[in-house]
Amino acid sequence: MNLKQLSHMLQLSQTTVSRALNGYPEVSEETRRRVTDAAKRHGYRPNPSARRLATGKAGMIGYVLPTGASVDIDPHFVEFLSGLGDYARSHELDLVLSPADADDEETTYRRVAANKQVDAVYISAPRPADRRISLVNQLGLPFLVHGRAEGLDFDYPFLDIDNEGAFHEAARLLVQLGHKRIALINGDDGQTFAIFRERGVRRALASAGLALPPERIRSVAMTEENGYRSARSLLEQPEPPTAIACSSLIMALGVVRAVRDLGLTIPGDVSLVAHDDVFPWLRPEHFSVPLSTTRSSIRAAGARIAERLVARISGLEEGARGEIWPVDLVVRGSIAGAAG
Amino acid sequence: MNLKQLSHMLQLSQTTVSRALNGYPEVSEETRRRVTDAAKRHGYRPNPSARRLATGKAGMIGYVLPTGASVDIDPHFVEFLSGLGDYARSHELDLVLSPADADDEETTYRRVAANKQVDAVYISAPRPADRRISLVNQLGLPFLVHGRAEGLDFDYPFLDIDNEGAFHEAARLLVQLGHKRIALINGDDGQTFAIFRERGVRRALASAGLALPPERIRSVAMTEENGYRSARSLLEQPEPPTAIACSSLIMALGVVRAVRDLGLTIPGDVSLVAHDDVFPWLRPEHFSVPLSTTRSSIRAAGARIAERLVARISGLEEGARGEIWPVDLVVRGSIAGAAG
DNA sequence: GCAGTCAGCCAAAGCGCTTTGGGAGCTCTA
DNA sequence: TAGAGCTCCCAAAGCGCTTTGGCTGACTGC
Repeated sequence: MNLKQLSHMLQLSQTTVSRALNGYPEVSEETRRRVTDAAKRHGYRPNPSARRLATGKAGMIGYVLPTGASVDIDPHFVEFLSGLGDYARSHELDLVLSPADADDEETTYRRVAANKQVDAVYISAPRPADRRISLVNQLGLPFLVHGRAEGLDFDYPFLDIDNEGAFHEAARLLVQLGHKRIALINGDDGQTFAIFRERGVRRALASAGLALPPERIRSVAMTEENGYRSARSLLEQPEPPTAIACSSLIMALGVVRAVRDLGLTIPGDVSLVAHDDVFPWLRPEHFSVPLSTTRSSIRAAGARIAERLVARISGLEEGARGEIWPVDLVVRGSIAGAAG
Repeated sequence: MNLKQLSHMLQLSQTTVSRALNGYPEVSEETRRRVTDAAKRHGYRPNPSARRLATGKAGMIGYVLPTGASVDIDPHFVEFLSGLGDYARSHELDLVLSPADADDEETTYRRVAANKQVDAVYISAPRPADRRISLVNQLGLPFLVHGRAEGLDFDYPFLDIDNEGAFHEAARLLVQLGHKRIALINGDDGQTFAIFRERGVRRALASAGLALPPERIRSVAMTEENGYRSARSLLEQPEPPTAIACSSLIMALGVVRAVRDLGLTIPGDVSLVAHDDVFPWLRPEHFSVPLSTTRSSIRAAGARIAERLVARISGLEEGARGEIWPVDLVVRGSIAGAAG
């Protein structure tokens, strides 16, 4: 059933039927009702390809997915996707993943924009002066950044969590508990989230006259093994930290293993706090010693991003609105006062 | 730059230019060269929306993503996606994720098919008589199943790993090591992979005159906590198992925690083997006791599925070819001979 | 030398929508 | 009663491709 058939059946022109269905005012209410009724009865659904060709609107949102033999997709992605999908579903909006060479995402962004494949894209895991943001901005492709860049000479819409605030709070608590040597096992410091987290810890320590020297910082890809190695190398120093802040639950698994391997205990010898993006399959409260966390649901972020993307597409949201979510600090058994 | 402009510039008809670009024979080689040169020089790229409307081909592959507030996406998905994306990229093929109500995927499949949004779909995590497979088959939408159904009255193309063989091998080894009471912590037994795994274990035990009674089987969603709970309840039985086969690395984390909590050791009191889909961020060799595994890269499966999907779309692959990959058994420190 | 073949090109008709630019019929004002 | 101003509707022109159905001119075979 296409528009031609439907309009013929209703003895109306395609114009009128189209307008009736799309809510234009120049059609009487009675006609509109007749049309919508018939459309529903016959299960008419406009052909998206045709509509897209005519309007240029795709009815899809996009994401450029960096791939490559040595590129790993962040496991947080599924949770983000759960949220995004859950919202998108209610709007019959599909998500297009465009795989890109991780070393040359630009080509893919250009293709996506030129083809008008999608109405908007979101960008995740931004770096300080992320070129993708400048690029999509310049291409005129509507977008939303999940996270923040830094030092860009224009404003842009984003959704981020308060990484600095979260780690500031966590570190401040550790300081209050008497810890003097606090270490940070961070994610890749090319990414802004890691920079903000370090800044948060540093600021908290500074307020207490404490330092965060390079030898107490690790900046690594967030795997269990890197958590282990980092913790081990930190704890085997002559003056080991008495507390560790860690950027992910997965790395925290490795930290716990390292602490145990060294014959130490949490929180007796080392206090541990980690950031939790909320995985359904790995919960901080179920660690052998329940883990204190800074918590923010990445799933909720996905849903919110979908919501804002929809708003931008339909013109309800404009401009460069930045949104920063506060982060909960959840204290559990893994932190205690510093010994001595 | 569109076809009209390009053909005008070349003093040729749109027909000829189109044919030249698409490799049709009724255009001279010299003309073809002129055309392709000019196209490249001016960066001409056919508008996919227009092409799609004209041909009905979308140039995309699809996946219906079940979503919902209480629905969790399998964390293996990102790895699968890495493989799929890596291959798809080389063919400039995009992936469309269509979020669906987890309780009613059918509507979404119908929409996807009716809209001709994608040229083919893949279906993952199939159940024995999975209705999605019958549905897409009947809708005439090209597809490929990752995994297998069972008891369907028609053949269909799929890619699966030899789950039964893998767990048969693993269990057989445990039996050979003298284990009499072997338990299985499985995934959701509504899914065929879990059924096959149970079958594999059962068959291995049966050959040795051993049984796999219901009280030594757990069938749960694959989270760390469920691994913990299952292991605990198994090991607290009057006659606890001396060996456990486990369907995922994430659950194995919980098993290890439970064993430790009970004051037991691996492999002294309990041997443990788990299935490893190969995550970059959690490796069995880095468990506190290196974990024996049945290993099969889900990433490789993703790449292969993309490859076959492409082949099916272009007509190179036809029929209901099933492909079953063998699984490696990797023995590490977590298994030992049964005590006594 | 003439019908038949074939390579190489083209005009035009789709694909199924949206949107522009009217145009008929009616009411209302002066 | 003429003209303006509505309200509703329509025909037709896109959107940018692919594909059908020729058409032309050169070449073959007898």
